[in-house]
Amino acid sequence: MARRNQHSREELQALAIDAVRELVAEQGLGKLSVRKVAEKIRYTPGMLYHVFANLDDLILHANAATLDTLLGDMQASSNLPPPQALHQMASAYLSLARTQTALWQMVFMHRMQNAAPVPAWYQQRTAQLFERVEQQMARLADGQSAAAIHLAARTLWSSVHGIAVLAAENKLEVAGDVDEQTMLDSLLEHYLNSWAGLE
Amino acid sequence: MARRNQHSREELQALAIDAVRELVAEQGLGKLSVRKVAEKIRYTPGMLYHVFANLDDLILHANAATLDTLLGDMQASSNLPPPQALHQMASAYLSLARTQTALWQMVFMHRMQNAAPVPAWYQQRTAQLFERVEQQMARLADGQSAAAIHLAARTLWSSVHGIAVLAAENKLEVAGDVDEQTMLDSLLEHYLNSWAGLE
DNA sequence: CTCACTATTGAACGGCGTTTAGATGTTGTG
DNA sequence: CACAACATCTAAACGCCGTTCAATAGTGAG
Repeated sequence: MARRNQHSREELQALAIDAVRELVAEQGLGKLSVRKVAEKIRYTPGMLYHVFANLDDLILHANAATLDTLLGDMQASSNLPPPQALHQMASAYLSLARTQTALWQMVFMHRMQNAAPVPAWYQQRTAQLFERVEQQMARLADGQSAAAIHLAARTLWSSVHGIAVLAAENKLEVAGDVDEQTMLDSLLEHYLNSWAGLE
Repeated sequence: MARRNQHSREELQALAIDAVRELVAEQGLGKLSVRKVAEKIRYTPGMLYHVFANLDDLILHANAATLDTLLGDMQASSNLPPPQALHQMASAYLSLARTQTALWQMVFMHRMQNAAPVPAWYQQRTAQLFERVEQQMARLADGQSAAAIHLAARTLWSSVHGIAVLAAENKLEVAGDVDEQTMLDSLLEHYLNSWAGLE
Protein backbone atom coordinates (compact mmCIF):
# COMPACT_ATOMS: atom_id res chain seq x y z
CA MET A 1 0.00 0.00 0.00
CA ALA A 2 2.22 2.77 -1.19
CA ARG A 3 2.48 5.42 -3.82
CA ARG A 4 -1.03 6.40 -4.50
CA ASN A 5 0.38 9.55 -5.95
CA GLN A 6 -3.07 11.03 -5.93
CA HIS A 7 -1.50 14.14 -4.53
CA SER A 8 1.72 15.91 -5.27
CA ARG A 9 3.93 17.09 -2.47
CA GLU A 10 2.48 20.57 -2.78
CA GLU A 11 -1.08 19.34 -2.72
CA LEU A 12 -0.35 17.33 0.37
CA GLN A 13 1.11 20.40 2.03
CA ALA A 14 -1.97 22.40 1.20
CA LEU A 15 -4.28 19.62 2.38
CA ALA A 16 -2.50 19.33 5.70
CA ILE A 17 -2.40 23.07 6.26
CA ASP A 18 -6.12 23.36 5.60
CA ALA A 19 -6.80 20.45 7.92
CA VAL A 20 -4.80 22.10 10.71
CA ARG A 21 -6.64 25.37 10.32
CA GLU A 22 -10.02 23.66 10.33
CA LEU A 23 -9.22 21.52 13.32
CA VAL A 24 -7.90 24.45 15.31
CA ALA A 25 -10.79 26.69 14.35
CA GLU A 26 -13.24 24.00 15.42
CA GLN A 27 -11.61 22.49 18.48
CA GLY A 28 -8.85 24.84 19.55
CA LEU A 29 -5.10 24.52 19.53
CA GLY A 30 -5.09 22.23 22.54
CA LYS A 31 -6.92 19.49 20.67
CA LEU A 32 -4.71 19.59 17.61
CA SER A 33 -2.61 16.51 16.96
CA VAL A 34 -0.63 15.03 14.12
CA ARG A 35 -2.85 11.98 14.21
CA LYS A 36 -6.01 14.02 13.77
CA VAL A 37 -4.54 15.96 10.88
CA ALA A 38 -3.50 12.72 9.20
CA GLU A 39 -6.91 11.19 9.73
CA LYS A 40 -8.62 14.25 8.31
CA ILE A 41 -6.67 14.10 5.07
CA ARG A 42 -6.84 10.28 5.02
CA TYR A 43 -3.17 9.51 5.38
CA THR A 44 -1.10 8.06 8.19
CA PRO A 45 0.75 10.26 10.68
CA GLY A 46 4.14 9.10 9.46
CA MET A 47 3.50 10.52 6.01
CA LEU A 48 3.27 14.04 7.34
CA TYR A 49 6.92 13.79 8.33
CA HIS A 50 7.92 13.45 4.69
CA VAL A 51 6.25 16.74 3.94
CA PHE A 52 6.91 18.69 7.14
CA ALA A 53 9.80 18.51 9.56
CA ASN A 54 7.49 18.14 12.55
CA LEU A 55 4.27 19.47 14.01
CA ASP A 56 5.70 22.90 14.71
CA ASP A 57 6.76 23.21 11.11
CA LEU A 58 3.25 22.35 10.02
CA ILE A 59 1.82 24.90 12.44
CA LEU A 60 4.21 27.51 11.11
CA HIS A 61 2.91 26.94 7.61
CA ALA A 62 -0.67 27.21 8.80
CA ASN A 63 0.21 30.42 10.63
CA ALA A 64 1.66 31.89 7.49
CA ALA A 65 -1.76 31.59 5.89
CA THR A 66 -3.38 33.38 8.83
CA LEU A 67 -0.76 36.10 8.72
CA ASP A 68 -1.36 36.59 5.02
CA THR A 69 -5.03 37.32 5.51
CA LEU A 70 -4.17 39.67 8.37
CA LEU A 71 -1.57 41.48 6.30
CA GLY A 72 -4.11 41.78 3.52
CA ASP A 73 -6.68 43.31 5.85
CA MET A 74 -4.11 45.74 7.19
CA GLN A 75 -2.86 46.70 3.76
CA ALA A 76 -6.36 47.74 2.75
CA SER A 77 -6.19 50.84 4.93
CA SER A 78 -2.73 52.02 3.98
CA ASN A 79 -3.97 54.95 1.91
CA LEU A 80 -6.01 56.60 4.63
CA PRO A 81 -4.60 59.46 6.66
CA PRO A 82 -2.14 58.01 9.20
CA PRO A 83 -4.31 58.19 12.33
CA GLN A 84 -7.21 56.49 10.60
CA ALA A 85 -4.92 53.99 8.93
CA LEU A 86 -3.43 53.01 12.28
CA HIS A 87 -6.89 52.80 13.74
CA GLN A 88 -8.09 50.46 11.04
CA MET A 89 -4.98 48.35 11.15
CA ALA A 90 -5.33 47.92 14.88
CA SER A 91 -9.00 47.12 14.45
CA ALA A 92 -8.17 44.43 11.93
CA TYR A 93 -5.66 42.95 14.35
CA LEU A 94 -8.17 42.99 17.18
CA SER A 95 -10.92 41.69 14.97
CA LEU A 96 -8.91 38.61 14.09
CA ALA A 97 -8.20 37.98 17.76
CA ARG A 98 -11.91 38.14 18.49
CA THR A 99 -13.47 36.33 15.58
CA GLN A 100 -10.78 33.76 14.83
CA THR A 101 -9.47 33.43 18.33
CA ALA A 102 -7.99 29.97 18.05
CA LEU A 103 -6.16 30.71 14.82
CA TRP A 104 -4.93 34.01 16.20
CA GLN A 105 -3.65 32.27 19.30
CA MET A 106 -1.84 29.71 17.21
CA VAL A 107 0.01 32.54 15.47
CA PHE A 108 0.77 34.77 18.40
CA MET A 109 0.67 32.68 21.52
CA HIS A 110 1.77 29.18 20.61
CA ARG A 111 5.24 28.41 21.96
CA MET A 112 7.25 26.24 19.62
CA GLN A 113 8.85 23.18 21.21
CA ASN A 114 11.72 22.69 18.81
CA ALA A 115 14.39 25.31 19.21
CA ALA A 116 14.66 25.54 15.44
CA PRO A 117 15.24 29.05 14.10
CA VAL A 118 12.25 30.77 12.55
CA PRO A 119 12.59 30.39 8.77
CA ALA A 120 13.08 33.46 6.64
CA TRP A 121 9.81 33.08 4.77
CA TYR A 122 8.01 33.33 8.10
CA GLN A 123 10.08 36.11 9.61
CA GLN A 124 9.42 38.15 6.53
CA ARG A 125 5.72 38.12 7.25
CA THR A 126 6.02 39.21 10.86
CA ALA A 127 8.47 41.90 9.81
CA GLN A 128 5.94 43.21 7.31
CA LEU A 129 3.47 43.71 10.09
CA PHE A 130 5.74 46.13 11.90
CA GLU A 131 6.81 47.75 8.66
CA ARG A 132 3.26 48.76 7.85
CA VAL A 133 2.86 50.33 11.26
CA GLU A 134 6.19 52.06 10.94
CA GLN A 135 5.22 53.48 7.57
CA GLN A 136 2.19 55.19 9.04
CA MET A 137 4.13 56.43 12.03
CA ALA A 138 6.70 57.89 9.67
CA ARG A 139 4.01 59.76 7.80
CA LEU A 140 2.75 61.08 11.09
CA ALA A 141 6.14 62.04 12.45
CA ASP A 142 7.27 65.62 12.41
CA GLY A 143 10.92 65.33 11.62
CA GLN A 144 11.61 62.59 14.11
CA SER A 145 14.62 60.35 13.76
CA ALA A 146 14.35 56.92 12.24
CA ALA A 147 15.20 55.42 15.61
CA ALA A 148 12.40 57.36 17.30
CA ILE A 149 9.91 56.19 14.69
CA HIS A 150 11.10 52.61 15.08
CA LEU A 151 10.70 52.83 18.83
CA ALA A 152 7.25 54.39 18.69
CA ALA A 153 5.98 51.90 16.14
CA ARG A 154 7.11 48.98 18.23
CA THR A 155 5.77 50.51 21.41
CA LEU A 156 2.40 51.22 19.91
CA TRP A 157 2.04 47.84 18.28
CA SER A 158 3.13 45.90 21.32
CA SER A 159 0.43 47.76 23.18
CA VAL A 160 -2.16 46.91 20.56
CA HIS A 161 -0.99 43.33 20.84
CA GLY A 162 -1.49 43.41 24.61
CA ILE A 163 -5.08 44.49 24.14
CA ALA A 164 -5.62 41.78 21.54
CA VAL A 165 -4.21 39.17 23.93
CA LEU A 166 -6.74 40.27 26.49
CA ALA A 167 -9.53 40.04 23.94
CA ALA A 168 -8.47 36.55 22.90
CA GLU A 169 -8.45 35.25 26.44
CA ASN A 170 -11.57 37.11 27.29
CA LYS A 171 -11.83 36.56 30.98
CA LEU A 172 -9.49 34.09 32.59
CA GLU A 173 -6.68 35.85 34.34
CA VAL A 174 -8.06 39.31 34.08
CA ALA A 175 -11.75 39.71 34.55
CA GLY A 176 -13.40 42.96 33.60
CA ASP A 177 -16.01 44.17 31.25
CA VAL A 178 -14.39 46.93 29.26
CA ASP A 179 -14.82 46.64 25.54
CA GLU A 180 -11.50 46.08 23.80
CA GLN A 181 -12.32 48.28 20.85
CA THR A 182 -12.81 51.16 23.26
CA MET A 183 -9.45 50.40 24.82
CA LEU A 184 -7.88 50.46 21.40
CA ASP A 185 -9.42 53.85 20.73
CA SER A 186 -8.12 55.19 24.00
CA LEU A 187 -4.63 53.88 23.39
CA LEU A 188 -4.32 55.22 19.89
CA GLU A 189 -5.84 58.58 20.66
CA HIS A 190 -3.69 59.32 23.66
CA TYR A 191 -0.42 57.81 22.53
CA LEU A 192 -0.53 59.42 19.13
CA ASN A 193 -1.76 62.71 20.56
CA SER A 194 1.29 63.08 22.67
CA TRP A 195 3.78 61.44 20.36
CA ALA A 196 2.89 63.36 17.25
CA GLY A 197 2.02 66.52 19.12
CA LEU A 198 -1.51 66.55 17.77
CA GLU A 199 -4.31 68.34 19.45
CA MET B 1 3.45 0.75 51.06
CA ALA B 2 1.17 3.48 52.18
CA ARG B 3 0.80 6.15 54.73
CA ARG B 4 4.28 7.33 55.33
CA ASN B 5 2.70 10.39 56.77
CA GLN B 6 6.00 12.11 56.73
CA HIS B 7 4.21 15.09 55.30
CA SER B 8 0.89 16.65 56.03
CA ARG B 9 -1.41 17.58 53.20
CA GLU B 10 -0.23 21.17 53.43
CA GLU B 11 3.41 20.19 53.38
CA LEU B 12 2.81 18.07 50.32
CA GLN B 13 1.12 20.99 48.60
CA ALA B 14 4.05 23.21 49.36
CA LEU B 15 6.55 20.58 48.25
CA ALA B 16 4.78 20.08 44.95
CA ILE B 17 4.41 23.80 44.31
CA ASP B 18 8.09 24.38 44.94
CA ALA B 19 8.98 21.46 42.69
CA VAL B 20 6.86 22.90 39.89
CA ARG B 21 8.45 26.31 40.20
CA GLU B 22 11.95 24.85 40.21
CA LEU B 23 11.29 22.59 37.26
CA VAL B 24 9.76 25.37 35.22
CA ALA B 25 12.48 27.84 36.12
CA GLU B 26 15.12 25.32 35.10
CA GLN B 27 13.59 23.63 32.09
CA GLY B 28 10.67 25.75 30.97
CA LEU B 29 6.95 25.14 31.01
CA GLY B 30 7.11 22.79 28.07
CA LYS B 31 9.14 20.23 29.99
CA LEU B 32 6.92 20.24 33.04
CA SER B 33 5.04 17.03 33.77
CA VAL B 34 3.18 15.46 36.65
CA ARG B 35 5.61 12.59 36.60
CA LYS B 36 8.63 14.85 36.99
CA VAL B 37 7.04 16.74 39.84
CA ALA B 38 6.25 13.47 41.57
CA GLU B 39 9.76 12.18 41.08
CA LYS B 40 11.24 15.38 42.40
CA ILE B 41 9.32 15.17 45.66
CA ARG B 42 9.74 11.38 45.78
CA TYR B 43 6.14 10.34 45.47
CA THR B 44 4.16 8.69 42.71
CA PRO B 45 2.16 10.68 40.18
CA GLY B 46 -1.11 9.33 41.47
CA MET B 47 -0.55 10.85 44.86
CA LEU B 48 -0.59 14.35 43.45
CA TYR B 49 -4.20 13.80 42.52
CA HIS B 50 -5.11 13.48 46.16
CA VAL B 51 -3.73 16.93 46.81
CA PHE B 52 -4.56 18.73 43.58
CA ALA B 53 -7.43 18.28 41.18
CA ASN B 54 -5.11 18.00 38.17
CA LEU B 55 -2.00 19.54 36.67
CA ASP B 56 -3.69 22.82 35.89
CA ASP B 57 -4.76 23.15 39.49
CA LEU B 58 -1.19 22.58 40.59
CA ILE B 59 0.05 25.16 38.12
CA LEU B 60 -2.53 27.62 39.38
CA HIS B 61 -1.19 27.25 42.90
CA ALA B 62 2.37 27.75 41.69
CA ASN B 63 1.24 30.82 39.79
CA ALA B 64 -0.30 32.27 42.91
CA ALA B 65 3.13 32.27 44.51
CA THR B 66 4.60 34.10 41.52
CA LEU B 67 1.77 36.61 41.57
CA ASP B 68 2.33 37.24 45.25
CA THR B 69 5.93 38.25 44.73
CA LEU B 70 4.89 40.44 41.82
CA LEU B 71 2.16 42.11 43.84
CA GLY B 72 4.67 42.68 46.63
CA ASP B 73 7.10 44.34 44.25
CA MET B 74 4.35 46.52 42.84
CA GLN B 75 3.04 47.47 46.25
CA ALA B 76 6.44 48.83 47.22
CA SER B 77 6.04 51.84 44.98
CA SER B 78 2.49 52.79 45.90
CA ASN B 79 3.49 55.85 47.89
CA LEU B 80 5.40 57.57 45.13
CA PRO B 81 3.76 60.28 43.02
CA PRO B 82 1.45 58.57 40.53
CA PRO B 83 3.57 58.82 37.40
CA GLN B 84 6.61 57.40 39.15
CA ALA B 85 4.53 54.79 40.90
CA LEU B 86 3.11 53.59 37.58
CA HIS B 87 6.59 53.61 36.13
CA GLN B 88 7.96 51.46 38.87
CA MET B 89 5.03 49.10 38.83
CA ALA B 90 5.41 48.61 35.11
CA SER B 91 9.14 48.09 35.55
CA ALA B 92 8.51 45.43 38.16
CA TYR B 93 6.12 43.70 35.76
CA LEU B 94 8.62 43.86 32.93
CA SER B 95 11.46 42.81 35.17
CA LEU B 96 9.69 39.62 36.12
CA ALA B 97 9.03 38.85 32.48
CA ARG B 98 12.73 39.27 31.74
CA THR B 99 14.41 37.64 34.70
CA GLN B 100 11.93 34.90 35.49
CA THR B 101 10.64 34.38 32.02
CA ALA B 102 9.44 30.82 32.37
CA LEU B 103 7.55 31.50 35.59
CA TRP B 104 6.08 34.67 34.14
CA GLN B 105 4.92 32.77 31.07
CA MET B 106 3.33 30.12 33.24
CA VAL B 107 1.27 32.85 34.91
CA PHE B 108 0.33 34.95 31.93
CA MET B 109 0.59 32.79 28.86
CA HIS B 110 -0.25 29.24 29.85
CA ARG B 111 -3.64 28.17 28.52
CA MET B 112 -5.50 25.93 30.91
CA GLN B 113 -6.88 22.73 29.41
CA ASN B 114 -9.70 22.09 31.82
CA ALA B 115 -12.55 24.47 31.34
CA ALA B 116 -12.83 24.79 35.11
CA PRO B 117 -13.68 28.27 36.37
CA VAL B 118 -10.81 30.24 37.87
CA PRO B 119 -11.11 29.92 41.65
CA ALA B 120 -11.83 33.01 43.72
CA TRP B 121 -8.53 32.90 45.59
CA TYR B 122 -6.77 33.21 42.26
CA GLN B 123 -9.03 35.79 40.68
CA GLN B 124 -8.54 37.94 43.71
CA ARG B 125 -4.83 38.18 42.99
CA THR B 126 -5.24 39.15 39.35
CA ALA B 127 -7.85 41.67 40.34
CA GLN B 128 -5.44 43.25 42.82
CA LEU B 129 -3.02 43.85 40.01
CA PHE B 130 -5.48 46.03 38.16
CA GLU B 131 -6.66 47.66 41.33
CA ARG B 132 -3.21 48.96 42.12
CA VAL B 133 -2.94 50.47 38.69
CA GLU B 134 -6.38 51.92 38.96
CA GLN B 135 -5.54 53.52 42.29
CA GLN B 136 -2.66 55.42 40.77
CA MET B 137 -4.68 56.43 37.76
CA ALA B 138 -7.37 57.74 40.08
CA ARG B 139 -4.83 59.87 41.90
CA LEU B 140 -3.67 61.19 38.57
CA ALA B 141 -7.11 61.85 37.19
CA ASP B 142 -8.50 65.32 37.12
CA GLY B 143 -12.14 64.80 37.94
CA GLN B 144 -12.62 61.95 35.51
CA SER B 145 -15.44 59.49 35.90
CA ALA B 146 -14.91 56.12 37.54
CA ALA B 147 -15.64 54.49 34.20
CA ALA B 148 -12.99 56.59 32.46
CA ILE B 149 -10.42 55.68 35.10
CA HIS B 150 -11.34 52.02 34.81
CA LEU B 151 -10.94 52.16 31.05
CA ALA B 152 -7.63 53.98 31.15
CA ALA B 153 -6.16 51.67 33.76
CA ARG B 154 -7.06 48.62 31.75
CA THR B 155 -5.84 50.15 28.53
CA LEU B 156 -2.53 51.17 30.02
CA TRP B 157 -1.92 47.88 31.72
CA SER B 158 -2.86 45.77 28.73
CA SER B 159 -0.31 47.78 26.83
CA VAL B 160 2.33 47.21 29.47
CA HIS B 161 1.44 43.54 29.28
CA GLY B 162 1.93 43.57 25.52
CA ILE B 163 5.44 44.92 25.94
CA ALA B 164 6.19 42.33 28.61
CA VAL B 165 4.98 39.57 26.29
CA LEU B 166 7.43 40.78 23.71
CA ALA B 167 10.21 40.84 26.26
CA ALA B 168 9.43 37.32 27.38
CA GLU B 169 9.56 35.94 23.86
CA ASN B 170 12.52 38.02 22.99
CA LYS B 171 12.91 37.34 19.33
CA LEU B 172 10.72 34.66 17.86
CA GLU B 173 7.81 36.17 16.04
CA VAL B 174 8.94 39.74 16.14
CA ALA B 175 12.60 40.39 15.68
CA GLY B 176 13.94 43.79 16.53
CA ASP B 177 16.44 45.32 18.84
CA VAL B 178 14.55 47.96 20.74
CA ASP B 179 14.98 47.79 24.47
CA GLU B 180 11.73 47.01 26.22
CA GLN B 181 12.35 49.35 29.12
CA THR B 182 12.63 52.19 26.64
CA MET B 183 9.34 51.13 25.10
CA LEU B 184 7.77 51.16 28.52
CA ASP B 185 9.04 54.68 29.11
CA SER B 186 7.65 55.82 25.80
CA LEU B 187 4.26 54.25 26.45
CA LEU B 188 3.85 55.67 29.92
CA GLU B 189 5.09 59.11 29.04
CA HIS B 190 2.90 59.60 26.02
CA TYR B 191 -0.24 57.86 27.20
CA LEU B 192 -0.25 59.57 30.57
CA ASN B 193 0.71 62.91 29.05
CA SER B 194 -2.36 62.99 26.92
CA TRP B 195 -4.71 61.21 29.28
CA ALA B 196 -4.00 63.30 32.34
CA GLY B 197 -3.39 66.45 30.37
CA LEU B 198 0.11 66.80 31.76
CA GLU B 199 2.81 68.68 30.05
C1' DC C 1 7.99 -8.26 -18.15
C1' DT C 2 11.08 -7.03 -14.83
C1' DC C 3 13.49 -4.16 -11.96
C1' DA C 4 14.63 -0.16 -9.39
C1' DC C 5 12.54 3.34 -7.12
C1' DT C 6 9.77 5.87 -3.99
C1' DA C 7 5.57 7.21 -1.61
C1' DT C 8 3.30 5.38 2.03
C1' DT C 9 2.19 2.39 5.75
C1' DG C 10 2.14 0.10 10.24
C1' DA C 11 4.19 -0.79 14.17
C1' DA C 12 6.93 0.59 17.65
C1' DC C 13 9.21 3.78 21.26
C1' DG C 14 9.02 6.55 25.07
C1' DG C 15 6.42 9.99 26.99
C1' DC C 16 2.17 12.21 28.70
C1' DG C 17 -2.30 13.16 32.19
C1' DT C 18 -5.40 10.76 34.70
C1' DT C 19 -8.03 6.94 37.19
C1' DT C 20 -8.50 3.32 40.41
C1' DA C 21 -8.08 -1.17 42.86
C1' DG C 22 -5.74 -2.67 46.37
C1' DA C 23 -1.91 -2.83 49.59
C1' DT C 24 0.05 -0.90 53.73
C1' DG C 25 0.75 1.77 57.53
C1' DT C 26 -1.76 4.32 61.44
C1' DT C 27 -5.30 5.10 64.70
C1' DG C 28 -9.22 4.41 67.64
C1' DT C 29 -11.96 0.97 70.22
C1' DG C 30 -12.86 -2.87 73.20
C1' DC D 1 -2.98 -5.94 73.53
C1' DA D 2 -5.75 -7.34 69.39
C1' DC D 3 -8.22 -6.03 65.83
C1' DA D 4 -11.15 -3.51 62.92
C1' DA D 5 -11.68 0.76 60.50
C1' DC D 6 -9.57 4.16 58.17
C1' DA D 7 -6.45 7.16 55.53
C1' DT D 8 -2.54 7.25 52.58
C1' DC D 9 0.00 5.93 48.85
C1' DT D 10 1.47 2.87 45.16
C1' DA D 11 1.38 0.21 40.96
C1' DA D 12 -0.60 -0.62 36.97
C1' DA D 13 -3.37 0.43 33.41
C1' DC D 14 -5.90 3.38 29.79
C1' DG D 15 -5.83 6.07 25.91
C1' DC D 16 -3.64 9.67 24.21
C1' DC D 17 0.62 12.10 22.19
C1' DG D 18 5.00 13.23 18.63
C1' DT D 19 8.25 10.94 16.16
C1' DT D 20 11.07 7.26 13.74
C1' DC D 21 11.89 3.69 10.48
C1' DA D 22 11.90 -0.98 8.36
C1' DA D 23 9.00 -3.07 5.26
C1' DT D 24 5.84 -2.86 1.50
C1' DA D 25 3.22 -2.05 -2.53
C1' DG D 26 2.31 0.56 -6.48
C1' DT D 27 4.76 3.09 -10.46
C1' DG D 28 7.48 4.18 -14.46
C1' DA D 29 11.70 3.03 -17.05
C1' DG D 30 14.22 -0.13 -19.66
